[in-house]
Amino acid sequence: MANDLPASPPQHFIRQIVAADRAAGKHGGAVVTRFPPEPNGYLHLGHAKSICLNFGIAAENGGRCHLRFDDTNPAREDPEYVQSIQDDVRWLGFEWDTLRHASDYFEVFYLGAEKLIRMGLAYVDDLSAEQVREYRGTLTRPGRESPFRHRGIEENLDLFRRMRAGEFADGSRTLRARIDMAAGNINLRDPAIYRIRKLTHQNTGDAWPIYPMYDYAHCVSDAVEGITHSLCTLEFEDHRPLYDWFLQQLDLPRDAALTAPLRERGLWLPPGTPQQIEFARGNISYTVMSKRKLLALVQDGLVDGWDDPRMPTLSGLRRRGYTPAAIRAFWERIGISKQNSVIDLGVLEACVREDLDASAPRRMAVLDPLRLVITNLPGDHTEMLAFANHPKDDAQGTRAVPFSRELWIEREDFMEQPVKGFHRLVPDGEVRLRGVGIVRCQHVIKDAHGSVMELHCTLDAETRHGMAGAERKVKGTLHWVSAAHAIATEVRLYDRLFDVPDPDDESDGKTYRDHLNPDSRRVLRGYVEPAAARAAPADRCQFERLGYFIADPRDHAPPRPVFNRIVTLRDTWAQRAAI
RNA sequence: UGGGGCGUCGCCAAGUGGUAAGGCACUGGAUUUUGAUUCCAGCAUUCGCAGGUUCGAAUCCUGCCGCCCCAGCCA
Repeated sequence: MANDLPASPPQHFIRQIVAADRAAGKHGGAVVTRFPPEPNGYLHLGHAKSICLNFGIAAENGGRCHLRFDDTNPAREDPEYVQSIQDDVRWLGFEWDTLRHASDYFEVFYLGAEKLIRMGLAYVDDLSAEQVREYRGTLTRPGRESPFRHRGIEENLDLFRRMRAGEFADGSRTLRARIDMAAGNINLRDPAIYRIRKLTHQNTGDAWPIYPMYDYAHCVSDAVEGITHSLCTLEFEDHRPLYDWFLQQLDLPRDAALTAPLRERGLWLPPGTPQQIEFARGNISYTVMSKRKLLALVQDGLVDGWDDPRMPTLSGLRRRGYTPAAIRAFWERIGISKQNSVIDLGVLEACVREDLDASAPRRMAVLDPLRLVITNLPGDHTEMLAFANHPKDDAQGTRAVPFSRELWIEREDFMEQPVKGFHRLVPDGEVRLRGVGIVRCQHVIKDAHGSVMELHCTLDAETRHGMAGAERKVKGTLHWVSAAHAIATEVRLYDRLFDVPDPDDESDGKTYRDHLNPDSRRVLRGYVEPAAARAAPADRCQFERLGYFIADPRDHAPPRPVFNRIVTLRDTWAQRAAI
């Protein structure tokens, strides 16, 4: 179980409620939460917020957290998602105490529905979907009662049993709660409890022709698992009266008959009286988070699948190289509130940089090579230099970096006509080569078109790394790779998928599709030092002065290296230049 | 003309009647063989607005204003 909380984590309102409940001895002091995804898509950063919250609250309070698949709509669910969700939750660093499916409780839901019918609180309605919509009224006008609202209990029971037996066509009838067609809260205008859908279910196969609705299934599932705090997002706020209504009518803790099916299957837990608490989702700038839009990006080939490194899905972030710890730290930093918000992507980036700065070994790579020849070195000069793997962590040891007369340096590290403030290599200027010494640019070699082809430099022997002269100050330090030893590499530079902070905003008549960033992925060929090429797939490192990278988990192989850029280094110089 | 929420620095977010935490971003400056990291300093006389209660209000009351969610047999 991941546990990397600050010494005194911020006391957001949910932590406060839980603390107060424990202090008051509510639920016997127990804390049980659940993460209840519907298996109809891949998990994304928004889910991660809920996962961190639910598993975190349980862990902090010595409680339990269940993983529950909310699989009540076979039309949209798929086992592929059931597997990916488990993988992603574990990757994020959490382990559930109990794994359940809402479909494990289908028998309980059914028994509960019959109970509601017997209590005169539910009825079978023959109205069509369209008629139901008409009868429901509008936001400002009350609804009308269905002509079937006052059927007798026996007739309702008979009809409902025949619904279950599969006697009726899809959509021909529903079971509805009898509450209040004039309620200001539309969720209380006789909401549907069951609908007929003759579909094969990913978990129960063809056992059921009827499936329960969310409002009914969710609260009952929570109660049956002994959930104490049912955390969900803001849009469910006005469903809470319904959540409470069903549980009060069913009274699961005192009606053993309802949970009898679970005893038989060994799934029984002491039923409880859960409390629903709502918090705001967390949106992030320059991305979209709705399942619908993510699915569209995948299906329409706008990205390379759910795990495309530009996707905000957990599988995408994993392939991009983000660490689970960074994602956990991110949500902890953001906190929990009831305010709709769009979080600056920079906060997430700061979290990975923080994690990777401390842990990632340093390597050198050149992405846009320019040849630099050290003319005062013999043509066959080759030596191995010892480089620390990490500037602040000696435990990471050292590596050997080959050095020779001809090197690759970054093309942008040389300017023939330097702009003010540029302190890298210029004609007749000096610069330090990382771990080598100070070189002076003596000649700039150009081709017929005037393009710079290579630089001829001299190395000041007194300034070699380790010598007293190395103390000398020069304005810049460049990274490099020995041309003779460089390993050609594919490098994928990723950037934000959208070029506007809020792609969901359609007030200008454009949609998220109009704002895809054409430069969200740039693939180029570069060179890395031998130690970098030896990385195992999914190994992360920092390419000095460039950013943090990960050897692509799928495509990288030492003979044919492939690196993904996770995030750039903070770059105050580039920022200034951009202004 | 319905119901439910939310408004504290550019972005998040503490604060729960005693005189505005923190993070990201930003701006200075120190250290630095990564223009990175680290370090130090600065960054809301003011809490959507207007009244009121109080010795004292971001916190309590009243009235406005703004934003979000709800009319699936989706979750």
